[in-house]
This record gives sequence, C-alpha cells and structure tokens, in this order.
Amino acid sequence: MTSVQLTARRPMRVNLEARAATAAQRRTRTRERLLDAAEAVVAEKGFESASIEEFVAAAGVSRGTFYNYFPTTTALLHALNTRVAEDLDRTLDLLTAHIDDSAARLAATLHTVVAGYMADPVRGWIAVQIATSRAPRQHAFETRFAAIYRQGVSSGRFRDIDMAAAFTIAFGAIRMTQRDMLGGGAPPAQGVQVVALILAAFGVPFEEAAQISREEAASALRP
Amino acid sequence: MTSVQLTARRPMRVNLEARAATAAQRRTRTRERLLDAAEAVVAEKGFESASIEEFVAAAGVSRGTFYNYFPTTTALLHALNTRVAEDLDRTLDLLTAHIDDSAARLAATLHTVVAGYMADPVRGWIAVQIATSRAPRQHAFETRFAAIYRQGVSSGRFRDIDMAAAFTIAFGAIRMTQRDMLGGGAPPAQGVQVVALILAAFGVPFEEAAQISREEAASALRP
DNA sequence: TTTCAAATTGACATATAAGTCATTCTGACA
DNA sequence: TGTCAGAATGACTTATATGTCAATTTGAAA
Repeated sequence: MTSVQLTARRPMRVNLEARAATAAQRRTRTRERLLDAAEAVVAEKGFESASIEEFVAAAGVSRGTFYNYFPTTTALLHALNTRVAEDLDRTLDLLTAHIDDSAARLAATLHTVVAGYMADPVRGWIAVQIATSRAPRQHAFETRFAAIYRQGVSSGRFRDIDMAAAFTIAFGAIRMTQRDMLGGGAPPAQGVQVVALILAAFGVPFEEAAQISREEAASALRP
Repeated sequence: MTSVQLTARRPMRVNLEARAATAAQRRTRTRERLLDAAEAVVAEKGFESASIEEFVAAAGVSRGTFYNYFPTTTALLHALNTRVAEDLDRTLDLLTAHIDDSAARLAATLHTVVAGYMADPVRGWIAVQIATSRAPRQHAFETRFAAIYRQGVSSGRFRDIDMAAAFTIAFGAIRMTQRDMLGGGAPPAQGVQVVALILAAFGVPFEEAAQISREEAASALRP
C-alpha cells in the first residue's frame, strides 16, 4: 500500500555476517548458563520450586534475559531434558558400538541408562518426571532401541513383536526402576534383575538373559 | 504449676458421643465434596492449575474449610489417588476372585487396571503422575500383585524371581502403557501385547501368554 | 428455647510468580 | 574512535497463591 523506498544496493557499511556469528556464540553461552543453572537449582531445591526467579538468580542473568531464551520454565526444563538425553545418547554410542550380540547390546544400553541417571540423581529425576508427563517423548532412545531390536529380530535373538509394545515394556520398566532407586527403595541389584526380565520377555532364555544382564551391568557401572 | 480446679464428676449436660457421631458424618461429607471437586477441576483444567482457590470454588466451600481437611493441595491429590486406588482395588476383587490360573488372574488384573484408568482419563493421569512422583507408593496393588505372583510361583506358573523386580517390570510397563494411551499415542491393542510380554517375562510360554492376554482383555473391557 | 463444641466462613495480610519494556551495555568492524 | 544490531538489564505492573483467625453458623441434645 504505502510506497516505501527500498535501500539502494551499495557496499555494506558493516560486516553483518561476522557480527551475527559472534552474537550467536554469545547466545549459545548464555543459553548454556541458564541450563546449567536450572540443573543446579532443581538439584538443590527440587522440581516444585522451579521458577524463573530462581533460575536467573542462579545463572546470574536478569529476568528479561530469560525471556530472550525460553518462553516458560517448562520450556527450559524440556530443553534441559533434551540436553541430558543427548549427552547420554553419545555415551551409549561410545559404550555399545563394539557389542555385536543384540541381547548384550540391549542389556548394556539399558544398564548404562540406569547407571548414568543414578550417577546424577538430578538428571535422573528430570528424566523420570518428563518421561511420564504429557510432554512429547524424546526420540533418541526410541530410535536407538528400535535399531537394536530390529537387529535382534533379524538375527533370531528376539521375538518379532510389535515395536511399540517392546519399547513400552522396556522403558516403562527401566523408568520405574530408576524411580525406585532414586527414591531409595531399591538396591542397584534390582536393575540387573529387571534387565534380565526384559530380555526374557523378548525371547532370550531366562538363564542366559540373567547371565548377560549380570555381565553387562558390571561393565556399565564403570563407564 | 497453676492450681486448676478439675470439673467435678456429675451427670453430663450433653450427650457428647452422639454429637461427635453426627459431626463425623458431616466431616466425611465435606471431605468427599472436596475430593469430588478436585477430581472435576483436574479433569477440566489439568494438574498444573490445581490450587486451593479452584478446589474450594468447585466444592462450594470456603478457603478456611479446606485447611480444616488438608494441609496442602498435594495432600488432597494424594488422598484422591488413594481413593481411586481403593475403588479400583474393590473392582479387582470382584472381577478376578473366580480366576484360578495365576497367569490368567494376573492378566485380568493388569487389563482391568489399564481399562479402569482409560475409562476415566482424569484418574488415569493422577495415577500416572503420582506413580512416578517422590510420593510413597500405594500399597494395595503391590500386595495384590505379590499374592498372585506367589501363587503363580508355587503352582509352577511363574519363575521364582525377586518380587520387587517382578513388580517393577509389571507396573512400570503398565504405567507407561497407560501414559501412552492417555497421550493418544497408543492403541488399546498395545495393552494386550504388553501384558503378554509381562507374562512371558515371568516364564509363561509366549504363545500361551499372548492367548491368555487376549482373552482376559476381552473380559476386562466390559467389566 | 437454650446450649455449645465443632464446622464453616471470608476478608486480610503476606508471599511469590509472571510478563513487559524503555533503557543501557557490548563488541566487531568500518 | 564511532557506529549499531543484538544482548542484557531490572524496575514495574499484574496475577495468582498461601495461610490466618475472629466471628458466625449448625444442629443434636438438654
């Protein structure tokens, strides 16, 4: 409608790309500081007292800055969960890449998840809470699980059952185990039993499943 | 220290017990009204907006009255969860008392839990959330599960494994199934698969487990 | 009708949280 | 050294919660 004069093409006064690049670094740093702070706050005061006020105080940034990065506290918490999941996913790559047998690989994966979260109860609680919230699920684990499971099916190690059901039982049981351990009600040995049962559910003979779970638990505990 | 004159023994002016009895009825009624209201509020507005203000408005009682019954909103929510669990526990008694085979009985129990909560999403979410909170666990299900499991072990139907691990895998998987169904991401058929896998984990041959799960699911869906 | 212990009321004082925005600061680069 | 886009600030407004308590109501029994 209104006639706006477009800026004439001429040499740029400033290098905008270079500026944008450094600005992006700065953004990333501040974002990480907020995530770190949130982790510390949740660690110390629990989930309930998670507030923007707390987060910015811990991060040493101002209120306004928070909104520059996250719209709500839950948005931040989900971002935190994603970061945690990605961390763990990288660890899983390193620790299980060399394992050929699908059953052993799955056992190692599940034990590493449990051990990883137990080593850091804050992250553990975050994972447990978010896993059962209405929030959309983290896909990293699901993808990894599916790959291992399919490999197991084609090598005749696992039963060929509905993937969603397999994932549900494996991660439902694992999350519950985590929850029990974090709550102090379950000994680490319970993880060994639960993983063995999961393998058994998938068709691995029980005694062998128990054996595999025991062995992989031993490796996972010292990552 | 101070010399207080004790009331002399003489005929009571009023019948205190009778009064106390009616007062107790009144208490129970008000308490139930608060619980009903909380259920309705959570149903409509979700967990996050659960506040004393909302609850008393829905129940038609005053702020002060709330504190006469519950110290905090979470206390009320836990009471609500207990009521829900007790309801379901009674249902489980009625529906599974006649089933002799432990595997079938366990399948019926798990399916009823899932179906019961799916029929009432509000209660379902409450159960899922509280199951994974730091709150102490509901004992009703655990006791029931243990009884069925022991029966199954002594009749040779189930493997003789650690009870805690067995419970963890069964209820972890069930809660996760619930969560997936409530979130709309899983079809009812997934419950059938998951229960079959649980039975298989406990030592029931897979084909038979699948068969039992299918049959009991059909009964549980029409309670 | 009167009594009285228990139940109920709701205004109040006290937090604590969220979201906005005009202003200031930062730092690479011309 | 000055420029300027984007980052950061924090006081301010608005909102929603919590917990208290003196006063009032209730209802069975006397």
